[in-house]
Amino acid sequence: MNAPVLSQSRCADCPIRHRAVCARCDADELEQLDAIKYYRSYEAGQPVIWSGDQMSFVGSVVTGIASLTQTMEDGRTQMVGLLLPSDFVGRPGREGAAYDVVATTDLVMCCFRKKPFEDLMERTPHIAHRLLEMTLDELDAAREWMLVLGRKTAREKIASLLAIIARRNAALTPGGDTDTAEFDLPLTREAMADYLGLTLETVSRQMSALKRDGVIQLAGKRHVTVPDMTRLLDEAGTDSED
Amino acid sequence: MNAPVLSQSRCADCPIRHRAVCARCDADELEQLDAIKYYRSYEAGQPVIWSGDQMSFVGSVVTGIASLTQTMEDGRTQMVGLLLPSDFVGRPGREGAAYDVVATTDLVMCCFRKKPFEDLMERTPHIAHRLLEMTLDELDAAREWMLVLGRKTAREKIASLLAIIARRNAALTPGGDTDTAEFDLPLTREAMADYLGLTLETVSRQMSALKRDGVIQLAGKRHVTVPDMTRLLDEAGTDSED
DNA sequence: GGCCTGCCTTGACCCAGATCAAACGGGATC
DNA sequence: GATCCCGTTTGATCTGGGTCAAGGCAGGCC
Repeated sequence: MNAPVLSQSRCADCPIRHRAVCARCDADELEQLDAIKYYRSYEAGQPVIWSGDQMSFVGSVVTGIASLTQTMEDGRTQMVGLLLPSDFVGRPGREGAAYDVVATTDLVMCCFRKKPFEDLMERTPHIAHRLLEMTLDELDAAREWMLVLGRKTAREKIASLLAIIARRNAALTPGGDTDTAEFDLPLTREAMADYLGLTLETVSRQMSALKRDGVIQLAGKRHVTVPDMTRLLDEAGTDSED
Repeated sequence: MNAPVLSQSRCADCPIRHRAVCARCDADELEQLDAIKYYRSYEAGQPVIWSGDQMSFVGSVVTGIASLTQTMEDGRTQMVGLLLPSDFVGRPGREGAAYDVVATTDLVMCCFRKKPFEDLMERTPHIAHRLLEMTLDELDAAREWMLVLGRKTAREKIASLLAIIARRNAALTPGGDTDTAEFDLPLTREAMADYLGLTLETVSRQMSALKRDGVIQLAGKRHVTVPDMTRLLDEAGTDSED
């Protein structure tokens, strides 16, 4: 195992490097990634990719939030993934996109054109491995979410979502308190409903209920304080084994 | 791209080779895979792996059906995946299992001990790429299923499940009729319910309803005939784009 | 044969969450 | 300040699917 070197090359300066594709690359590989890297930005609400379209690039979220959405003919929609900063989008070796990607907030992405990226992946086992790892993580997350969608009550669903957002936020500020959490909800009630397989009215009602019961505090409609994370996780209904 | 050769080495005789890890390997690589390959069998109902356990192997289903299941403390369970012949299980580069794997019918698996497999993967880009592809496919399937769980009605859920099983069966007999289908359900009503996020009573009622409405015919409790696949897909409620 | 056991079906009733409808509130624009 | 707009809250009512309960049916065992 040749130790990976995270040098001060330009790619290493990429704000998303902490979890990114290049996490294990050496200076030379970073240089090559850097050569095909570019940034894109989107406004809140803009589509990034439509399901079925050719995807000409892969990339990671730098700032903002994107969502993966599936839609039925009659308009029913289900969000199937939430892309937070450092999350990867794209299917190297795959043709079309399998779902819509939409910018939920203003969004900046760090992209690689697909063909050169695939070529580079061909030559660089690190990257293929890192990608496999990330995809396995996403698969785990998707399957955990299937339990939420299939078996949890509305209240448990809301608590599960809040817990996930709180955890992701906590990961960004290492060393912070983990018994407590405070963050701005990046989603409208409708987006939360689409993620949870509920209606926006039910989301609103359950948010009110959690507030009334002291599980969360709300400042305005979006700013959430969790006085006791254990309590929240309890409300979310845990898996039998972790 | 050096053309892969599928030789008559022993690994090539593995009954699962058609979609397996080794699909693109050359004779030498097949030889190496063969050296670390072995078979395991399980009886219907037996656990293959418990969530959280160390997984000492990866492998593919040869015959039979296994299911991936997640369980909550209070016993609510959600099936998060169905493993049919040629499907791959395992998380190279990952420690514990993230969910229970249970043999739903009698089951034979073709396994590789994990460490040697990972070493081989390290040296063999084909395998890493193939694995990435398979994982991306599984991720797509999982996300499609999230739409089923989150937004479809009980009747649509049942139709979706029947459609999936019919499609997988059709794939095994190429050249067959695709307007019609006939197969044995490999799942009990309870297992179907766990997969669909329903109760077994609802599954039973909706099966009866689909039968009454002529969408399917039932011989015994398990043998299903679909006289018109288009009709079934219609009942399943299609995605807006495909 | 009779009995058990496991799986499935059907009926009666109930409730969580959907649906329909109205009103609130805060920011932007004039 | 008045108006509009959009996201949100809240209330009233409806309903799909859950829950509880009672058989039905087929295969295995005595």
